[in-house]
Amino acid sequence: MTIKSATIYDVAKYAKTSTATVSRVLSNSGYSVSEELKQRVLEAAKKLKYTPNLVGRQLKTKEITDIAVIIPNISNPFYPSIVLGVEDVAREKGYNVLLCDSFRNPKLESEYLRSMLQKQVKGVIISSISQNNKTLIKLVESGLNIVAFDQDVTFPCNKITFDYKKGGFLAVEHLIKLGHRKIAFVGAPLNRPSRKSLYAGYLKALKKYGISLNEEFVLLNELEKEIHNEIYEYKNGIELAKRLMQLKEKPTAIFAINDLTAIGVIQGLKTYGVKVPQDISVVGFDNIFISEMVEPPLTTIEQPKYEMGRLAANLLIESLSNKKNKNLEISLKPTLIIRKSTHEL
Amino acid sequence: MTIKSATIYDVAKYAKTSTATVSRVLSNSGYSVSEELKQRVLEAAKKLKYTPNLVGRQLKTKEITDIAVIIPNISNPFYPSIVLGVEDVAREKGYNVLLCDSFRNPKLESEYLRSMLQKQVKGVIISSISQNNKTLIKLVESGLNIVAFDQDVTFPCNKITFDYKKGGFLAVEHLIKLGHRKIAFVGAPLNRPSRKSLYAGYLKALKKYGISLNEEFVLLNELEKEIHNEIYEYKNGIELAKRLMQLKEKPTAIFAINDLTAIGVIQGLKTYGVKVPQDISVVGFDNIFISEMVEPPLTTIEQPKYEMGRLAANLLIESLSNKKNKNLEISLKPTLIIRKSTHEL
DNA sequence: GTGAAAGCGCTAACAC
DNA sequence: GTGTTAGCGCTTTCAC
Repeated sequence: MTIKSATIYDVAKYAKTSTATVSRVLSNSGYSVSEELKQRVLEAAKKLKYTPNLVGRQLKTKEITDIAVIIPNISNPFYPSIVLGVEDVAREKGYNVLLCDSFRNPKLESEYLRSMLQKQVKGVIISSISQNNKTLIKLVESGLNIVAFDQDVTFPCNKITFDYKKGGFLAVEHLIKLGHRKIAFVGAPLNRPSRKSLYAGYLKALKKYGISLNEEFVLLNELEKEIHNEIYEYKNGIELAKRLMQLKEKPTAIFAINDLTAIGVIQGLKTYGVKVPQDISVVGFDNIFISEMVEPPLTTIEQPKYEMGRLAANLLIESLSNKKNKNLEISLKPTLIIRKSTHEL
Repeated sequence: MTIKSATIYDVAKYAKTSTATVSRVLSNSGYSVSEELKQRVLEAAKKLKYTPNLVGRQLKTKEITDIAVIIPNISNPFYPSIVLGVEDVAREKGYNVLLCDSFRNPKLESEYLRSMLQKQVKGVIISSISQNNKTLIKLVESGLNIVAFDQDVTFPCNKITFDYKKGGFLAVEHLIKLGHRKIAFVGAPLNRPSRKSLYAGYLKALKKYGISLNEEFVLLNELEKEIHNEIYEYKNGIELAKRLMQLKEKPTAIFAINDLTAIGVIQGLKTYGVKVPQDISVVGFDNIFISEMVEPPLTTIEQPKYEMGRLAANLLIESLSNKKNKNLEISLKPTLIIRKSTHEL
């Protein structure tokens, strides 16, 4: 690195042979080289501390085995679970993954996208928080292979979708069946597809059970953008609990947009001496591992995160070689996990 | 990607000019090109959906702005905090970071190391879980720039170290001052420098306060390797609690090697009806954000994670241009965070 | 201000 | 079995 490193040419000179031969043995191409020469080359390479330069190789062969995954926030344990799945599959199939954290910043997301393309990655797996998908659309049009997950996207492509609406419905229905009718929906601005669907599910459940919407019970903090903080969702939840407590008429149950928010809400509620689930029931969303660690353990909606990661990676990698499976959509279903944060009214 | 994309050569042809000119305008080199030609080139590039090929560029210029960070387990929130710091600095200074998760597998770590080197990264920030640092030493010898953090390393290089021993001491001293004398040390095999130091701190505190070591109170699960699981440390903690409860003589306090383990221990204890901190006090290590979410909130030792990430990135980037600051070691100090999981005996 | 051409490190025809 | 050489996409002298 510092000292300019030996090239294949140096090795060839040292071993008194040609670069072709060196390349043949060093890239173990299976090409037949006499044992003696082979040894000489190997020795020379060792002697000169030769390290192959992938850049040269890639320029020549176009054999790039990188894929990128772009996520909005690695600090929410939801995403590491996804990444785990992606990496496992990638490794099995001989791909490397470049992980990009967009920090919920559409501009950064676009930059990453472009930069990955320039790096010649074979494809990208993305949870896009861009509202219009402009960059994404442009890049896909010019041939970029992608699979969208987590956040749905406004154009046809490979997708791993999750039935957020049903998830929201399940969560709220669970509360309703417990006897609750004053149910708050709590989270962040509905500026992502997943959140909109969650809200739609909330509405649907209300409607089905003949409960009219109380707008006061829909609390969406605007803070989001201001916080460059790993646990902003948690902080947001605490804040939201505060606002809930200021309502004249208080809900008896709360559906939070994700687990981290739900945990924050519970924490915030504690400050006011409100007990969960005795006084108020809370259900979260995602089933991150933390949700079973907190007190009370969180009732929530499971997303098969690791599996989603695996599916996404498989879908992407398959679509690379197999042009016909284009614009596939794989949809996953939510399950309700009942723990201790919800209670009969 | 799919359709072979336009090269600078195509653009030149389309704009009826030379590749040199195209390069000049497209890489905004500041090189003077007539306005008219410039426009033609820009148009051609747009028309042909030209995307620069970084591989070609890099091969020529050697201007690579990638750095790698290698960590053992992205699912432990400790590491995302570090990565956050690294990425912030990297972005400020125009570097990209390639994140590698070694999954606590020395072999994978070596592979990543080699692969990053071949990718020509400018340097790597690493928490190495290799016992002998063999690969690392070899690569550093042949010129790789690194900064080691989290886990100390057996040879001189840039380091961000943390005073684990003092951290362990502080944790145990806190327990002793609360009146505890039967204090367990609980975690995973002492096969990493950080853990050894933690244990040394435990021993030191015991000694200072005239408490003799009870070997039965040192519980190190061997499970680690078997589990390819995001929350293995938590599971490990639960398991460890079980083993503790089987002891004839039980400790009154527990020092766990990290927060996730501590949280697992508390969880495991609950199963036996043991209350923390009334029956047993527990202190963790790291101060990950989860530790304030659990019940009881965890008493723990703070590591300035985000700052460590920033420092590591700064140290690395500086050492790239400034050859004289070689083998710098920056040491950070622990602080005790007292919450609710510890209690007077 | 513009273009021809060399060359970064590597691989793969192609010749011998 | 081995070597020569062209060329991947790009930048950058060096002429003009």
